[in-house]
Formats: sequence, C-alpha cells, structure tokens
Amino acid sequence: MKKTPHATLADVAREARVGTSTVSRVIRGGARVSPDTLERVRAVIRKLDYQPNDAARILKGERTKTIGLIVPSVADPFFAICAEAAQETSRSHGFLLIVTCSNNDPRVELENLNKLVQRRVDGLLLAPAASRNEELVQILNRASIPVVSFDRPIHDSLIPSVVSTNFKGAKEATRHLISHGYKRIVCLGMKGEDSLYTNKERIRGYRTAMQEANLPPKVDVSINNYESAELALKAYLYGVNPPDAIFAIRNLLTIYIFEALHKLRVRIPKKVALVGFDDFQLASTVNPSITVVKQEMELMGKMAAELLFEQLTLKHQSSSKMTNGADSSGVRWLETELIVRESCGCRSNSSFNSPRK
Amino acid sequence: MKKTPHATLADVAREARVGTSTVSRVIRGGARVSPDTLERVRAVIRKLDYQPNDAARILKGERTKTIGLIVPSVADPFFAICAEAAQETSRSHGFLLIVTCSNNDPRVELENLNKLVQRRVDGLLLAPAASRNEELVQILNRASIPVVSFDRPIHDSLIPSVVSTNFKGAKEATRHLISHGYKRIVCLGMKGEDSLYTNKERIRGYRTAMQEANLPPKVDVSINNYESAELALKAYLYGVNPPDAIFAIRNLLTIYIFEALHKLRVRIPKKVALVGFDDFQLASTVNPSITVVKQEMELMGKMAAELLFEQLTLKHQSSSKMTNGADSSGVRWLETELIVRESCGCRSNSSFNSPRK
DNA sequence: CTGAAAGCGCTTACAG
DNA sequence: CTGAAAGCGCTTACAG
Repeated sequence: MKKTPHATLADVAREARVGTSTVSRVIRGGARVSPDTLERVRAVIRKLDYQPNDAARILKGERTKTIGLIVPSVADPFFAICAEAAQETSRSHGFLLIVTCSNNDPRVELENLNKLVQRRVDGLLLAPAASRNEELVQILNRASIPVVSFDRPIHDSLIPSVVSTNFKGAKEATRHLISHGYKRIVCLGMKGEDSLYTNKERIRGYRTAMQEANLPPKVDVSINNYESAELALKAYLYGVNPPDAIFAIRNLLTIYIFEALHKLRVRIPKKVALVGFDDFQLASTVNPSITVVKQEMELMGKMAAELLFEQLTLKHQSSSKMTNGADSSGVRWLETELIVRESCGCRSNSSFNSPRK
Repeated sequence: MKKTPHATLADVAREARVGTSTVSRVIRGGARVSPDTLERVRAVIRKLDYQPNDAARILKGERTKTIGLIVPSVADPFFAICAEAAQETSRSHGFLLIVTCSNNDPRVELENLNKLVQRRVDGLLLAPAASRNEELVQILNRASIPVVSFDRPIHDSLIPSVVSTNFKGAKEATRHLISHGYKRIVCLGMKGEDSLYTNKERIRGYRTAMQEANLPPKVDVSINNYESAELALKAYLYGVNPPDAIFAIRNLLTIYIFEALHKLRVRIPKKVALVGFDDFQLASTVNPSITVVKQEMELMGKMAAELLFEQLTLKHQSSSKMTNGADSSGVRWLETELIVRESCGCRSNSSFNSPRK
C-alpha cells in the first residue's frame, strides 16, 4: 500500500497486469481495447477507486476544462444570477467554473486574472472594473485566452461582450419622469462607482433626456450605504429647491432610497417620484410599487457563457470573426425594459402590477 | 519563437543562461540566489512574460491552492452571500474557489464532488443535499480531503459543520405566533425541499411549539413557485377553517407569500399573520413589515471557510480533534434571531423597524 | 489489440 | 550560489 491518498494510473496498470497505455485507453472510453481487458481494467479502477489526476492531463496539453469568472461581487444579486447562468452553461459543457471577485478594483482584478492565467483556464468571463485597461488587454492577448466581457464592454479590443442598453434605458426612464411633469429630477449613484461603464452610460442617458427637455441635470454619486442615502435625502428634501423626482441608477441604491424615504415618511410619488435601474424582488409589491428599468440578468450570464464556448469550439478551426448578432465593435446589446409601476406617478394598474414569475 | 502561447521555465533558463533550478528558486522567492543572477533572471521573466504553469507544480505534489464549493444554487441570496464570504477567505489565503451547483440533487452533487476530487482541490465547502449520504462520505474519506459542511450537517461522519439553530429559531417563531393568540397556524414549505435538513428542523421546531400549546400542526410543503403559492393561499383562505397565521420556512417562499397575500388583498396580520425564516432586503420596509427568523449568512460562509483553512493548516501537524466551539458531533451552532416586526401582529415600533444596515 | 518509451513543465534532493 | 537529473501522473505516437 502506498502512502499516496490517490491511486495512480500506474497502480491500476500493475494491478490489472496491463500497460499504462491500455489503462489510459480504457479511461478515455475504451476504444481499441479487447472486451476482456476492458472489463478487467474497469474492475481494478473501481476496486482502487481510481480518479485520474487532472494536473497530469493538463500538463500533457489537454484543456483544463475550466472557465474563470471575474465579477465585482457574487453577493450582488445581479452578478449572482449571471454567475449561476455561467456555471450552468459551463457544467453542461463539462467545464468547471472558478469564481473570483474584483470588488471593482482594477488591481484585484489583475491579480485574479493572473492567477487564472497561471491556472491555464480555457476561457474567461469578465465584468471588467474599467472599460479601458491596456494592461488587462495585453495580458489577455499574450495569454491568447478566449474572453467574453459582460455587463461592460472592453474598449480598444476585439473582445466580444454582452451589454444592456444602459443609455437607452436610462434615457427612457428619465423621459418618463419628465412626461409626468417633474422638473427637478436628481440622478443618484453610489460612491466610487461613477467611473463604471454602466453607471456612466446611465448617467449619460439621464443627462441626455434632461437636456432634451431643457431641464438642469443634477447628478450625485456620493452615496455609500443606507445611512448616507438617508442623510443625502434629508439634505435634499429639507433643503432649498428640493427635487421632485429621483432616478436611482443601481439595484441596491434604489432599495436604500426607498427604505430611507419610507423611514422619513416621505410620500412617493406625491412628494418625490422614484424610478430605479434594475428590477428586484418585491419591487411590484411594496407600497407604492417601484417603477424600474429591467435588465435580462440571467440571459446576460447565459449568453456570455455561450459566446465563450462558441469561441472555444471555433478556436482551432477557422478564426472567423463570429459577428452574429454583434455590432461592429463586437457588442451584443441586450434590450432593457421600463417596467412602469406606481412610484413614478402612474396610477396603480393591477395588470401592470402583478408580481413577477 | 515557439508555438506555445506560454513561455516555460526552460525558456527562461535558456534565455538567462542559468539552470532550471535557479529559475525555480527565483520564482519561489529568490533564496540562495546571487543578486546578479536574481536580477538577470527576473528581467528575463518579465521580458518573456513568464507565468508558471500550475499544472506542473500540482503534479509535483504541491497543493492546488484551490477550494471547491458545492451549493444548491449561487443565485439564491443565502448561498450567494456564503459564497462571497468563502471566496474572500480563500483569496486572503491565496486560494482560488471553484463554485458548483447541485440544485439539491444528490446525483449532481456527487458528479460535482468527483470532478473536484479529480481536480485535487485541497479542501471542500459543502451544503449537502442530504444529511445522510454514505457514498458521499465514502468518497470524501477515500480522497482524504478536508471538508466543512455548512447550513446542513452530515450525519455519521466526523465532518465539522456550521449550522444555524433552525429548530430553536422555528420553535421560537411559532411560539411567538401562538403568544399572539393564533390557533390555526400553518407551516408552509417548498416542494421537494421537505427532506432538506434545514427544513426538517424548522418543521420540527414548528411542530414542537404547536404540540406544546396543544394546537394541531399543519404542514404543507407543496409550493413550487409564485403561482402555486397564490393558488395554495386561495384554497386556504377561502376554504373551511382558514388559518389565522402562516409560518414560511424559507427566504423566497416568504416573499412569494407576501406578494400573493398582497395581490389577493388579504390584510396582514388582521386576516392572517406571517412570520418567515430568513431576513431579507426590504423586509422592514414593506407594509406591514415582516417578522422573520434571521440567520447570520455571511458569518456562516466565513466561519466554514476559516474552519476549513484551520484543517488545511493542521493537516500535516498533529491530528488534534479541533473541537473549539463545536459540540460533540462537530457542529458549530450559529444562533438565529427573531426579528419582531409587524406582520406577526406586533404593533409597529419604529425602533424595531429601522432598515438594516 | 497492446505496451515501452518519451515528454508535458515544473520542484527537489544531491553534488559541486 | 549553482546545475544536471530524476520524477510527479498522465497521453500519445510508434512499433509490434
């Protein structure tokens, strides 16, 4: 008995009195092996509880059958849902998924990326902290590892991406508020996140709509957490020229703001209207129900993963550009949808107001 | 120029005109290498953009520095938060985290487990589908891989676990409802999940409290999704002997039920009271705010991961039993907390009712 | 159908 | 401080 916790292929070969090549063939399906031998080797494999060591296979040049995922946070419902979809797609292809979190910090992101490269993942799914990152693109190119970015594109690269129509969605949401007659619409974001592609696009959409209507845009991206949301709202609502509507550009923030308004006993939409970006559980059930711009979260994760596997499959074939459904910069756009509920000032409409699935 | 996308250690050695051992030493910190050589080798590493191939290291017997995680779903907020904590702890130890989902299916779980064993993960974090699973325990023992289970223990094994006091929390919640004077309290669960350890414990807690009060327990674990929640509630509320209180034993279910009651315009708690298991975003803000049994989700993930790394560290040292904080069966209990809000019938109390962090 | 042998890219005594 | 060489556990021509 060896000390090793795992039996090796050589152990099996010895026990079955065959060569290692034969055992290898058996493991890989049993082609070109006589029924007798096949049977015997399989029995030994079972007896020894033999599990091939992936490291050796990988070293021989096989694929690692591993995908790397880099997201800001898996605790964020948005990325949790994307991650689940990516893991499911990976599993269906027989791949494993390594999940890392960047916290939107480019340095952490790069660290994670390097680790994944050392691990020789076959492909990478990435929601990049910054849409411009030469170093990242360079590493990706040098490692020549297939990548798909999602939620946010990577500029100046040929990296395909799956991205929601953030600009359009935000513009539409803002226009909707404007159509209600609100004039002092403030756009709220979270601290340190205003440089994220998605938030920039949403802010740009907001600004565009405001400018079109000749209204003064006001953007505040100083909110940190629930407490600071409450503080900011107090300052706004009890200050001079208080806003009559709020556009919250991200899932958690909408909830914080709703909670804070609720606690401050501020009437929505009478005193201030509210529209959020990202739909969420209970958005249709709270009082008032919350109007939001909805993204296709699950589809985003799934599509990104499937795009990656397309590349993986095509990798050794013709390097066709694979632009199906993508625009000239390689972006697949996922349509957002304005879900009109009550917080924007629309009347309650039970048919619009039923809970989601 | 080789065809390989990655430079190898030998490439570096050749280019730097040193032996491979020296390069290896440089990579591993540079001990016992002259400053000159160190400098030169490092320059070449940079120039060639050399990244060690983990597979080769692993094959040489080094640890994979990888933890495997098996959860029912990462899209579930509970496990998403656990996963985030586990990933963060792993990262702080320089480890990568492979995330797999079992969907609570023991077969999928076993598949994932085998894949992770082949990958030679150094440790495993597991929320097991079933608390009794001989095959699983056997594989774990044979692979002699350190494991920590969480959310649910694994019986008949020495596997340490981190588990909430589900029984106690459910009993307390039910007692609270009883203390309000409710007599017909129904316990609702989701289809196919009644065999899960956590749900069994919660149901047991409910039953115990009911029996203590000489009330007839009624358990219904047939709910599939939002629609079936609505259907079930209709049947209950418009049927004979309708319940006057509901105990929902799981996060999503509480939300479904709240949404359905809301849609059916059933007054809470006047017509039926509601207590849920698991706190969630907006639970304190909806109207009425929802009384829940709260679990320490983040702590659970973190503690499980830390326990695992303790084992990893101690592995080659004395195999002391490591029972700090654990009971005789190796379970660390995490206290649940009843967060009293309005849906149980308690009066609104703003100090109890402020949004969480 | 079968097996001996080379080699994947590292690490690690060992000898200098 | 340095390097030649063996070996980790597989796969894969190659020869039989």
